[in-house]
Amino acid sequence: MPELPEVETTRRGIAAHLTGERVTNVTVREPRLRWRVPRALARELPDQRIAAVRRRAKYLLLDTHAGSAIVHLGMSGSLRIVPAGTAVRAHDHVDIAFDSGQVLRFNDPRRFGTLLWTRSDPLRHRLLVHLGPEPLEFNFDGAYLHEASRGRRAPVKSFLMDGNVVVGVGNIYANEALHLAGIHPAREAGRVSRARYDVLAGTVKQVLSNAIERGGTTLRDFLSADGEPGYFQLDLLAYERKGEPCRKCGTRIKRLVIGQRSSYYCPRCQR
DNA sequence: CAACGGACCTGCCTGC
DNA sequence: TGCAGGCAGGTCCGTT
Repeated sequence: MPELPEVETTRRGIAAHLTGERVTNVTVREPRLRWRVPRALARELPDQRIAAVRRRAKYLLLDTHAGSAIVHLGMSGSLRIVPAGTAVRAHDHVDIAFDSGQVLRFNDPRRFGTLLWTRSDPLRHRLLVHLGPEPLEFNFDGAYLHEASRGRRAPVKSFLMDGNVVVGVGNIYANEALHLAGIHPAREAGRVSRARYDVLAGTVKQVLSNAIERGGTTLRDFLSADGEPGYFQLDLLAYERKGEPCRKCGTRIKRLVIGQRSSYYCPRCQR
């Protein structure tokens, strides 16, 4: 469910409530997430203060003096800030309570999400250490994409969604960025020119920045930590628009499966 | 190495 | 109404 803009929206929402607050209690109702929630989390997080809430790729990092909680929302996860005593609903797997009287509540119907605890630098954790650059940082550009794609025969859309190449670009925003760049999603990554990668790097930044500004994309169920929906779905040009007219040329948007993921594109604008 | 398919889960929607 | 099948915003892992 959440891609970079939804995770960043969540980060901003929880950081405002949690930074500097002290954890009083951790309740794990269902530890069976993507990986089992370690017992050390409930043992070592209480009494710690949240020094910072960071994001790396689609991971959220809750830093304390003793260690960091590593959170990933998977396909269906969400974090909400609720007052202590708020009724527990289905799939409310973990609560982290604070002395402010607020609770950070992790809900995840599909349980593809992650909640881990590390005493050392979370950026060196095995799940994070191999990640590619952040798409909104200056070191992500057309030159980088062009260089990284040489010899790659996979579709450019799969290449763009590969977290070792660049992080945070999921299915919605890969479709949107390729549409804006006029690149066919099935084109071989190694056969896209430097000039077109310059354009693509720009459209990736553009689409992610705009989506963050709009508070993310709410298609089915995404809500921010404060319970607000996003609005970027109003700006979608390709994603889930099969059969609808391209907003630029009027040609019907097509759907194609690439790497087991739905891909939407305009057969006229994208080559 | 790069590429691919399967795996992990629940919920919602469509069509018979 | 029930049930099967397909689909969903992610990504790791084992096999080619």
